[in-house]
Amino acid sequence: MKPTTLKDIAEHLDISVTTVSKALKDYPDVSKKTKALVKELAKTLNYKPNAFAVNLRTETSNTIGLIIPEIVHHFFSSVIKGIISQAEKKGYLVIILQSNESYELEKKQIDLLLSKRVDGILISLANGTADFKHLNDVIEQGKPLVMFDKIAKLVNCSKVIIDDRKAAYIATQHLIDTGCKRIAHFRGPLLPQNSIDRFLGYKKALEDNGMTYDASLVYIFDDMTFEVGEMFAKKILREHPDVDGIFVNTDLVAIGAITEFNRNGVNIPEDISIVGFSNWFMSSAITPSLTTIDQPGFEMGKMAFKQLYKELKAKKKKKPISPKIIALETSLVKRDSTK
Amino acid sequence: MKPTTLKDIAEHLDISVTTVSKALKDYPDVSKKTKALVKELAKTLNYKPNAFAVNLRTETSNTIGLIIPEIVHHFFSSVIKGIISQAEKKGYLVIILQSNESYELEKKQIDLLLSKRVDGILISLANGTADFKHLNDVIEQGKPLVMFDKIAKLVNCSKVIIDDRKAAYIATQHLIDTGCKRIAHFRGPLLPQNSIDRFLGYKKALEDNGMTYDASLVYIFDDMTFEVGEMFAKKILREHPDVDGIFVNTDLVAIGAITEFNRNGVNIPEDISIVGFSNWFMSSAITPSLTTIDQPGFEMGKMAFKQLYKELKAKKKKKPISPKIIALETSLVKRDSTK
DNA sequence: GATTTTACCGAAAACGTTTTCGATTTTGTA
DNA sequence: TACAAAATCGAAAACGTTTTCGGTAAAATC
Repeated sequence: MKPTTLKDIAEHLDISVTTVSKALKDYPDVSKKTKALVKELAKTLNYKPNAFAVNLRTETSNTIGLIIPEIVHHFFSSVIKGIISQAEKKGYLVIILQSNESYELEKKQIDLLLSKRVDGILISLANGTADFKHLNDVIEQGKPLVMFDKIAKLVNCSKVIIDDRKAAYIATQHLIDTGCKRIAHFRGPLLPQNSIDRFLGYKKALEDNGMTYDASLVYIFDDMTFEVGEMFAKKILREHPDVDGIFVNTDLVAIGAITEFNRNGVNIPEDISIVGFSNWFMSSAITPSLTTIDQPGFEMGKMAFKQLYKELKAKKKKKPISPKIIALETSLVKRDSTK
Repeated sequence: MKPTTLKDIAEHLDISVTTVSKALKDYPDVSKKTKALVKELAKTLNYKPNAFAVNLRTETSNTIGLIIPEIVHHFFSSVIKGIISQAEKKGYLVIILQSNESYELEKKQIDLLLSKRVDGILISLANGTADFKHLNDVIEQGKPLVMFDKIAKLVNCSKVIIDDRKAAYIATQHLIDTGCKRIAHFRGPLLPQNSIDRFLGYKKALEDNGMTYDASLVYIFDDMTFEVGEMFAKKILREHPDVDGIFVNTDLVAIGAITEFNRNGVNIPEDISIVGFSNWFMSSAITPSLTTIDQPGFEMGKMAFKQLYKELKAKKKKKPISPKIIALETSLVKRDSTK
């Protein structure tokens, strides 16, 4: 059976489509009696407005696009959850795409979302993204765009981030405060801003404490996997047996390293202290439990949507949008992997 | 600036909208010359069909809905990834909603997706879902519906599952084969089918091997968390010190239990052997590594979308849809938590 | 040169909604 | 009773696309 339309209701009540439409939307120029009649019939006929027609007429879909580098990832899936929870409250649906850390895919997906005419876009950049034309296109089209976590500083849009530099500084300072003299850093890929910032925070902490920065103590990895953590742990034992502290870019890698250190009889934190990043729940489960920086994924998702929502509303009212930078608080969670 | 429309192109070339539309879709009754002209201009004007108009006209949106109990979950996020990867290949977008294991929310979300007129729906049921009217509504509306993982046997639609019973049987049999004499089971909530099936597989394996089933050895939990695993581990040491094998419903809980056993100096697998379920990647990282059942999440997502896609195509051709049950293969991954 | 076939094009309707604006009726005021 | 004001309604256009169907011009056939 075909779904009920305004026309159906109109014919049943022998009034015009116009009046039905207005009655359902509580226009002031419809009498209470007809309003009641229309609403009742709409209910019994189970009327649902045809979203396609509404979209076409109003040029909005109450749908936003979300591009994320990787879905199977504790932090990102938390962000997704935060976004969806907020979006649902405001009556927005979320279309999720995964860029697989590929710039090319990211570009295509932005294009796809634009052609599908989503109302706005949330994005966390792929590691490889160094060119921002596709993002500026979105802005030029007047579509609200909010970036989170992995952002591009040069793009003029709202951003929800944590202060990676500060967090990394605090993490490193904690290692220094607990007596570490030679501190290594396992960092992520070269490009993404947060990987850079965490590195800079680490470096700054060393310098502020009069410790010399040694580039050979910085290990760079492209994939943030458990196995990379194991590998780097081995490597550091071989290449730098004097290292007594490590600040690791992300918990998963830190946990890989801990596992490998455990295998080799290295005592944590006595021989080597470790601080991770994310506060992934496994970091409290591993032995020894991992000292780490708490990175509020759910909260970040919430804030990102909230900001996008604000801009969506502003756009409706033809008000100008002024990009905002929202920095979320992080905290150091002290556990057993540091003294 | 307004986006380009067919009308714009038509006016530029001084031909009709009809011809432009047909040229772009390679209708045979348009000359090669005009086709070339239209296509070129479309490109330079960066023409993108207005999805809303197309949707309205064709009554399809190339968008499907996905309802999932929980996004922050390794297995489910893998499924999502599988679904999205396939959907993208076929030009479909995926709207994701999270039921939070709530039947009420699930009902509302089905309704929302229907009113948004998605082409089809993929769903993994909430634990609390015992009434299936909302699902049958979808089918009655003629919208393709495919259930995966957490299904309802009574609903007449396609389903993608694993043979939970068989997998549980194999897991339990493995414990028996490696010498366990008294085997406990940590199971999930009462309602969901897979929780039931895993329990039945466990029970059957015991009986087939002449071991008496003891209901007091079955621990039921509603939330599958790490902490529940720890708690049950404590409990079993207190209540049933003679237990020498445990089949756990899900890896996360098993890992919680292992952590607690480690703390208490219980030797795994010598004192107690453990088999989990899922093959979550942490199960190979924990010490001792966890023997478990490999549950192909990504594959399940892929198959679920593929089946939905088939039904979408069939519906377009007015062909009848005959529901299919697709059972995916699982395998026992032997690691160090069993002998 | 007349007729048929083929190639190419466009008018128009349709999808279901929203919104403007004018028309009609009812009510209130003098 | 006459007129103004308020209340109530509906016609019509618009959003941009797709598709049917008929029409004209060019090419092919006799």
